[in-house]
Amino acid sequence: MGRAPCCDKNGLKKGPWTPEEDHKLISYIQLHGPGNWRNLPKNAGLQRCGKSCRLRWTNYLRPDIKRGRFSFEEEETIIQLHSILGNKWSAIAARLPGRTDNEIKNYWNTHIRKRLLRNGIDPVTHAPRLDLLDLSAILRSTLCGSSASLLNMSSLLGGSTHQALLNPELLRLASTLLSLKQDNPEMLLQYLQQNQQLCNSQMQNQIPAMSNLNQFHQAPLSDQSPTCTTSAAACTSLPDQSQLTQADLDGLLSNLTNFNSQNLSQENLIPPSFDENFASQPLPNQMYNRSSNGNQHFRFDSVMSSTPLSSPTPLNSSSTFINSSTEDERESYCSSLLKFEIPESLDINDFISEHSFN
DNA sequence: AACTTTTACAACCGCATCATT
DNA sequence: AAATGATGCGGTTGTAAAAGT
Repeated sequence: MGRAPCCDKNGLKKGPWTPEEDHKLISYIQLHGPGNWRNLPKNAGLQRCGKSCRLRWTNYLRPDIKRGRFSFEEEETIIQLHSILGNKWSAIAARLPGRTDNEIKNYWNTHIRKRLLRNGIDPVTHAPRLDLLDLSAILRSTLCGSSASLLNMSSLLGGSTHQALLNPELLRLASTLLSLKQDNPEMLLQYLQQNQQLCNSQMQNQIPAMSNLNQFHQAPLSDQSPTCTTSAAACTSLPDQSQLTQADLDGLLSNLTNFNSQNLSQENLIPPSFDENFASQPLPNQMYNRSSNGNQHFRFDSVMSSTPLSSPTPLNSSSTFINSSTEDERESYCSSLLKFEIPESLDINDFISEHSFN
């Protein structure tokens, strides 16, 4: 199909719009409405390409555009939708009232994408990418604590480091440990106090407690955590490992397991037909949370559970929002969005027995 | 204070798709 | 059915502001 250039570019202005140009465009559209972009510049007295006018209007001047920083809820929605839709920015924008595809795309590239990379998450696949991380430093700081060394990670990874790093199951375990490090430690403390009555006795034997890690399938993205949206416990450095008993730790890990062990991986949940066609359909009201500011927010779990999927299991999601917006908090949150899949076949006992710990 | 580098985001470009003739 | 026009979309670039040296 042939295609003529959208406009004669000779003599047309490019670059940033001036307030005068904006005013002309707004005034014209207020009178005549948007559309007919080819003729609009001439009729509005603008030395601009119609395409440029349309972009300026849709991305900046439109009255229903929400300016300012993305909220925590919006960021969650973007990440979750991107994990399904990929770079379908317009489809994602359709779920974020007042946000343009261009704005979302920019925010993704300048904020979210970088943060995911820092946290070892491939921003394309949303899968853990341990090769993006300084593994040894992460694991050391995660497990060894400030004083007593719980695990000798150089032993864990050393000797067979290369082999270990090539083991995808170990990579996932390491990802889990990374996320343990990232989140807010106070949240775990609170969680422990509320659920396990932990932190009251000396840890007798630290290592066997890890045996329950083989039940630790995924970072819990459910609403079951009473204090944290996602994997607060799983994403937190142990507050004081020396005070944990094995039973306590077993209980904790068992609880963590119950978070989401029944969930399937996201890939398995999404049928091939689940694409932007879905996203372009209007969502029923119950699929939104209404936040304190009155905005509606997309509830991914609702969508998943109400969408005919090949799997009967809904994808649980973190929809209990933390009303925080600092960069660090968001970073913690992003890392918690990881979905970990440590299969049953990964027996930590076997793993441990093959490596020496101090 | 001056210069350089990085970051954030508006805007552009080319292609795809849909509608109209 | 083919040509053409209009609009939408996603990748990329340009540039001002902020941060770093």
